[in-house]
Amino acid sequence: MTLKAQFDHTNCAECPIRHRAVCAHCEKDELEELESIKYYRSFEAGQTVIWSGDPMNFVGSVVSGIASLTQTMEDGRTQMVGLLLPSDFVGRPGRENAPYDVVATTDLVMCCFRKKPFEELMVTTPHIAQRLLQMTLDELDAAREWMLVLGRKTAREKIASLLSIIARRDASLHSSGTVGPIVFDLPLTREAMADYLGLTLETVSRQISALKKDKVILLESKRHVTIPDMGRLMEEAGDDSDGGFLV
Amino acid sequence: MTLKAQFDHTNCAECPIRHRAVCAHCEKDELEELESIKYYRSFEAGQTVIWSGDPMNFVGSVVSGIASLTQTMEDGRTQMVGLLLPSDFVGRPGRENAPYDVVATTDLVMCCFRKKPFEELMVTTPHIAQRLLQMTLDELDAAREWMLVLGRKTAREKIASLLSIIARRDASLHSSGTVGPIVFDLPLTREAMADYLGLTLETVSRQISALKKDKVILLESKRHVTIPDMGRLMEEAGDDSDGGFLV
DNA sequence: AGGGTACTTTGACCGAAATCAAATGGAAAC
DNA sequence: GTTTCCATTTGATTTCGGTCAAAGTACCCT
Repeated sequence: MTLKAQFDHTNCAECPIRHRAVCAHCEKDELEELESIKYYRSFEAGQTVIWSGDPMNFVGSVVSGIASLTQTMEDGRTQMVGLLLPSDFVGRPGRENAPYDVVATTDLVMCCFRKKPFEELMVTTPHIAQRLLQMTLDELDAAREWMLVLGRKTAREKIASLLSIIARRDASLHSSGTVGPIVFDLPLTREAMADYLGLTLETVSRQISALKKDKVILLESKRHVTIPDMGRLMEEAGDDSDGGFLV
Repeated sequence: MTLKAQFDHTNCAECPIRHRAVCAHCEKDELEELESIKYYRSFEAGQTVIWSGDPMNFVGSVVSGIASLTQTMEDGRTQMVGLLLPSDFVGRPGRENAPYDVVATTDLVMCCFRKKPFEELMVTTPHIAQRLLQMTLDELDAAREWMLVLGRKTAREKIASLLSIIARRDASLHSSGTVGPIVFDLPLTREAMADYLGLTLETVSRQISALKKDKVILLESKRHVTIPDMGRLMEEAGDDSDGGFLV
């Protein structure tokens, strides 16, 4: 696939940052500059992409798989603070060190750019910073939405919230309509869900069982979820029905 | 005070955005453009600056006082998702509507810029976007640090975390050294602290009493706090002693 | 000084989620 | 087939923080 072929506004799965952060307005030579500092990295499920505090010499985005941002306390308590799905951006232009662990939750492929030249490109190509600002504001909104979940929702509402987020992301990825039942595979273990929700894995399991008993969700297997009525799930999540979630 | 007089790298309390987002690199005519779209707004404690979902036709920053960003569920549960202290930025260039309530926690003065022209200025003045990106990344880090507090810390640790944040912000504002006891007035009611921490006001009160009994903090009055040993407080907060908190 | 109001503290009790513990299920390895 | 390993479920019990209720305190306003 040539550069030119990718340079349109259709979804560019191979290298989302080019599409999302650059394509919309950029010129060909910028694309080539990006191309020259780009490389791919693959990780197996469970591998750590980078440890909190370590120097981080790249920025990039998720091509396939799921990565999580995790904070850990000395005594081992952990809180997931971000869930990175395909096309999500990772990295802090202008920062030396990673502020939290980045862990591959599933097998993972990332598209990376060396940080120094990327930062230089940001200076000469203003709309990259503008696009990154928009993406960061989206992440900030998602983080703050999550603060409400963590601080004020019950265990049942937390589970419903997480399921509705994953369902919505999944549905938008497959560009299926918003009507009818939604079916997807949970990409997270019960423990990972607990880490995201500030719960224990036992509580996660219990609440999933409860939602299943109440027919809010259907489980073919432990990971395969069907949501017969998205509105019902969002009621359970305590969201108003329009729901502006982003992750 | 003339424009020129403000155009240096000393702290510019009157209009922090100019200093923080623009001053470092900008040219005089940009300052004048900013000046022409700038206005001030004052609020009394308790007033709402803007409601979630309402169109927001300005961006700006806090000049004096404290504002809070608050999410509310239909049944009245509320979670504070951000605490805006002097020099903090408010607003989302490129967004139409406010994503959450902004409330004046104390009497508040804001320095605002009309959004449309500010956005236009962002296009012609690239370093504004770059500076805003840095500020937004800081906010994102703070939000994620807060997610750990909300999700995994005990009530006592939550209180200690909040006190250490406020203490640190206060100390840096007064540019006092990092040694010796820290003294400050709590700018928040017990209820506001509870909203920030995902607790009830009774629990906040109890934990403050407990920290006082254990001599982690001293209270001259209900709002006047002395922290004899910052390291001790941060231990109570469950942070490692170096502590990279930002709010 | 008195009285009102808003903020804060304290107490008694309860319940949701954590903890501790054991059993079940399912897939890969032998 | 069966053994092993891991993820998950389920059960029993404990505990932390919430809820409900009542005082206590400080400040403002005539």
